[in-house]
Amino acid sequence: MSKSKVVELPVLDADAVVPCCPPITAGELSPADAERMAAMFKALSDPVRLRLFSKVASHAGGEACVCDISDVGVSQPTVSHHLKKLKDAGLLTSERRGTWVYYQVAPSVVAAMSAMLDLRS
Amino acid sequence: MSKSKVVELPVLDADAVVPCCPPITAGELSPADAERMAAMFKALSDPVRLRLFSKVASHAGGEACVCDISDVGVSQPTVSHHLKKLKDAGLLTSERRGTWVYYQVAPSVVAAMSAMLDLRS
DNA sequence: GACAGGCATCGACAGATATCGAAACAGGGA
DNA sequence: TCCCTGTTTCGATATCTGTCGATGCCTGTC
Repeated sequence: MSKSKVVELPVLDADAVVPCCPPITAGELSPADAERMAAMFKALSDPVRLRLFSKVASHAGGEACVCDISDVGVSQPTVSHHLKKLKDAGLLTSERRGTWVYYQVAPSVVAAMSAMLDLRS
Repeated sequence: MSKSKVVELPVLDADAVVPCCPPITAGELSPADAERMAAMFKALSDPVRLRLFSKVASHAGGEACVCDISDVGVSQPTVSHHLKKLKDAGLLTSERRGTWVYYQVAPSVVAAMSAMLDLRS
């Protein structure tokens, strides 16, 4: 949004880990940093995604099989679509083990978002 | 999105302060909580809004006049539009003082978002 | 090698969103 | 009171997003 630069989700490739962004009180964000952080927040800006994310995060071991979390009231393709978005944003990683695909949270990325919103300064 | 309940931004009226949401690792979010939190994240999911927010947050005293922060590359009505969204989401509050309107961050709401993403548990 | 189950991708559609210019509104000063 | 400046609201439009059914791909099993 905003500029409609066609960047899809320019965030993090796989797990290039977050050089990103001091607490938001520390100074104004550069446009580039804002773009990256906004993409992460956008990933969590949908109720369905937030529930999927919380299901993974709260699951034993910090990871969950798609089959364990896909009961959120939307169709299977939609679940897959949302998981992909979370993955593209760098918030989740995935791994296939035999028949099933497991998603796990990317702790460093989530921690970066949390730290950015930390108003202590 | 997702359910298209026409709720605009059902978040927080003025400053009814966040009864919301334990760390995301603590268990899966209820649909209602997910809806509320998603609305807050959505407010920060736009680069322009994120920059406006960071400008306010990093400004001396945690507040800033619209005239001080409106240089983000979009038209002035658009700035106003985005500030309104941040305000509706409960992340900012505003106050008119004579000619100018000052926006300030709502610390408790931001802290709640940060806490929710805190993976320590 | 054929089949079944789990998951991802594709194509299409309805509803939501960002953005802008123009116009309305509010305060302050002459 | 009138005008000027700063800010918000309104109406129109192009774009994006969430959702679904159908389909394709990969794995394990028979």
